[in-house]
Amino acid sequence: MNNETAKEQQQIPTVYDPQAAEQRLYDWWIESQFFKATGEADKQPYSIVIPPPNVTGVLHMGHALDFTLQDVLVRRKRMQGYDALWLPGMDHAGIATQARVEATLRQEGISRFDLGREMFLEKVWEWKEHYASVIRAQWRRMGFSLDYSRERFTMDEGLSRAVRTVFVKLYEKGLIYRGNRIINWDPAARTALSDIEVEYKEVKGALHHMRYPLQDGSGHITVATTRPETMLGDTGIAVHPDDERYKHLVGKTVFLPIIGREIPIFADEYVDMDFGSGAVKVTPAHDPNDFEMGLRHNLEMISVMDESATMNENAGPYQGLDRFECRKQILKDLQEQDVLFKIEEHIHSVGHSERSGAVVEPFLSTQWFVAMKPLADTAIELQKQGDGVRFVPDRFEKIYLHWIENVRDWCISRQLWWGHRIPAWYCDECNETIVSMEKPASCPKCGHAHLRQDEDVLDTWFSSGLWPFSTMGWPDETDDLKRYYPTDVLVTGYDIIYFWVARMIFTGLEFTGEKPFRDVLIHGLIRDSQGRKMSKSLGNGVDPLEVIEQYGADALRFMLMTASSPGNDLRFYWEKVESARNFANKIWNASRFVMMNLGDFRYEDIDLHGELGTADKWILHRLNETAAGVNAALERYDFGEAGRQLYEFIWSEYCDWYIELAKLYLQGEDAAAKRTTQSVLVYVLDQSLRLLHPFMPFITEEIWQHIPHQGQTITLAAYPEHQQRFVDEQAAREMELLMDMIRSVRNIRAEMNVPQSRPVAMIVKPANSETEALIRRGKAYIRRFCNPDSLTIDQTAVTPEKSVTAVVTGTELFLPLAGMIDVDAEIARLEKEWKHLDAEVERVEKKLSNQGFLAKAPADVVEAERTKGLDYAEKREKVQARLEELRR
RNA sequence: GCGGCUAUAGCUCAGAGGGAGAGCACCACCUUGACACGGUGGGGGCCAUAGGUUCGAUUCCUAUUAGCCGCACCA
Repeated sequence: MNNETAKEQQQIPTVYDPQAAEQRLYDWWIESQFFKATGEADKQPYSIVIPPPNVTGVLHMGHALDFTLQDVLVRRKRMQGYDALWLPGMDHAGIATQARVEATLRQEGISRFDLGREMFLEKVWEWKEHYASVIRAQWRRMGFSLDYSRERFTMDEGLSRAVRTVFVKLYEKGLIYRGNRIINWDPAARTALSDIEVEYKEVKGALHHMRYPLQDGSGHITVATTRPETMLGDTGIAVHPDDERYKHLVGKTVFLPIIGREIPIFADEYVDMDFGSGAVKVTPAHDPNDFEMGLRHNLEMISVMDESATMNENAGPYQGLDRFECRKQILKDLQEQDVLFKIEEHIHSVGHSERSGAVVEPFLSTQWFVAMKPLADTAIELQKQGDGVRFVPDRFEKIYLHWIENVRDWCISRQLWWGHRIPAWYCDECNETIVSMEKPASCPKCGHAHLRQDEDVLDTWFSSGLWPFSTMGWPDETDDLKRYYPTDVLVTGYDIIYFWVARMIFTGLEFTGEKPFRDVLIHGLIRDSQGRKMSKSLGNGVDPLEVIEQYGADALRFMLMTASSPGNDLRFYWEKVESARNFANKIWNASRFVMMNLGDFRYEDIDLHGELGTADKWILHRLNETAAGVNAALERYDFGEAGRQLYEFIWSEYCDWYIELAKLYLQGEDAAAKRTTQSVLVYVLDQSLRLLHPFMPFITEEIWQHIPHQGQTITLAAYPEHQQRFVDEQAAREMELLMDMIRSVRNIRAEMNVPQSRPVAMIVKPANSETEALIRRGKAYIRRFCNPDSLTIDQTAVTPEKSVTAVVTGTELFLPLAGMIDVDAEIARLEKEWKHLDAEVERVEKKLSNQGFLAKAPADVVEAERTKGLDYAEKREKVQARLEELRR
């Protein structure tokens, strides 16, 4: 571009077209391997592993947010010279993916059982390959700087070996066991779930009061239940040991209606005397609390349902009915038998499967569990010592701790086909259980070779929990593991702190001896414009690709980064994307301007050591402050603040002021001044693009390639930092005053209906020589913006008769607008100004007359108030004087 | 029941112990040689309520109200 003519440059369209640039640039980045972590010894490593998206389908807005945050972090670090690794990958998402594949099969009228395990898995792998490529295409469209050479999948050979290793080691340590217990059962997916895969919802139900007859015929005992169908599995009645009403009944038995089973009445502390009748029917096979009581009192455990929650042979006459059908029927029957005598409305919370939505059935079955206590204790201890993972915002640490301190054993087996098969084998001969990395040749106990592998697979989160190190090659001591583990930060939503973050921490500690990441950055969820969660069922989700097609990836990214504040949810508004797109377009046009005015100017020509004008010094000073501010904000993960500072600087300072002022010299005769201006224009643009690059990677690269620059790509250009040499408070103050004056004149012109195109005489009356000198230095700027036909700068200037006045710090301005002004309007304008100034003066005076303030406030604050007070008072006096003149 | 978050302009949201901000929307003017996806100017808020700390609170603390979220219990 350097040697293209201005004419050619002018042919750049005035509207930036993201579609054209984005795909081309991304392909080039990838081809050039800019995002491949190099392992260079002289660079400090910086690593992030992506939270692996599920291969269930396409990425949604939440992914776009999560991944963009990471890309901003990793791109900045890469520019800062780190050996940055952002490791991509995907999660097999057991239940979710299997459910999706089964649903598509069902449309063809096939079930997974028709296909058989092996063929079904082939289908799932096909599905996985398809969606993996869809997801990769989405990553590309978003512009993510991922190192694809290290992409992983949770069911890769390597990661599967990590899973088996962890399982075997925990088993050998006694931290994985198999047991027959009450678990959460999803009757739709027909699998066990962990505690956190159950969502509790308030549901309007009913409390059914029933009378069970005493075996000795001496009456009956009343119990209440919300789930009458479970009474078929009742094996006891519990009362509180201190309950006077029932003390005499403890030890007696009752006949269970319908079934006729004789069941004992016993005492247990668990019972709440104040709830219901104070007597509880106990169904150990269908309620976790009842199960515990069952263990304590040696009760029989009778399951009355099968795996699809259909009543089984233990349900007597109800066998074959669905559990809810059975409820209806049994209520009718119990009512007829006068067992059921009262139904009360009752609101209670009912567990639903997070995946299928089915009402979860507490179900007695044999499953594999992780004993959590020892693992949790290590993690808790570390966190409490202050050596734990740093949560950002820190309030999420409490949430994490609360969960892990109360965690129960983790049910890890799933009755699915898609997932890591449990590495346990059972001997057909002696029933021995063998847990090992590979299938054993024979039973170590009896020597027989008839071994069956456990049919079940592991909870998806079991493998996800190993992600930060399994992706690096663990259990092998690979170079990557040594160099990039532990990772620097994990970025994820608050909705999976328990599912994932906590599990990575304790498995990381257990197996690598280190916390898997230094920081955890927690962000909120994306909602629609009405604040509702985006969901498929509501149909209110917005597809990131749709946004990209309309506004470009940069606009979407910038919107996501600036519309959020740490840890809080954010609402999606098209208007916000549009505003970000407009920002991109603004930069595009500013860059067009710069390019059109460069002529043969080259990067080597940048010279910031020549004679700089006030505006030059000011914009460099402000750029410098912006670089410092952006870096500081990003260091504390405050993306919104960083983005806002860039927006403000680029638009309101560089474009609105500096470019306008630059025109003065670009179009002027002074060749040296022109060179300086070109230097500053290019330098500030270059630096601004670099600062913005992590947020808007495409447009910044596209422009950067077209302006004079050094280096191959902006993705590897040094990230700007604060430089002492650009600090210039004096220039900043001067520029502020000049801008103030210019704004005042604009204000007057607008209020007096004097268009900018109409030249007016201008008299400036500085209060002292210092201000006069300053204004004289800025004379050209005033001419540029105020369009005066004459400009008088004079400390002794006399106020012209018919004129409009503005008062800024240290200076008065008069515009003699004879014949154009309405005196009454001017009086009204000044009165308003006076009122405002007077209020300020009063506020400051009140403060300064407060002895407490003078005595206790810091000296610089008092001094600042004094200065302000004097300034306001001076302005007020001048406005006052002017008003008196006008009123005469 | 326990814990957390939120309450600032019409809307969505920043903000900071000492002069209330942005984007969008609104009003007026401007087709000025980068940009109408633009420019200039403007209107609009007792910063939820009541206390407290402080010389000073919209900002910190407590309570209240409203909304949201998590956890536990729910026979």
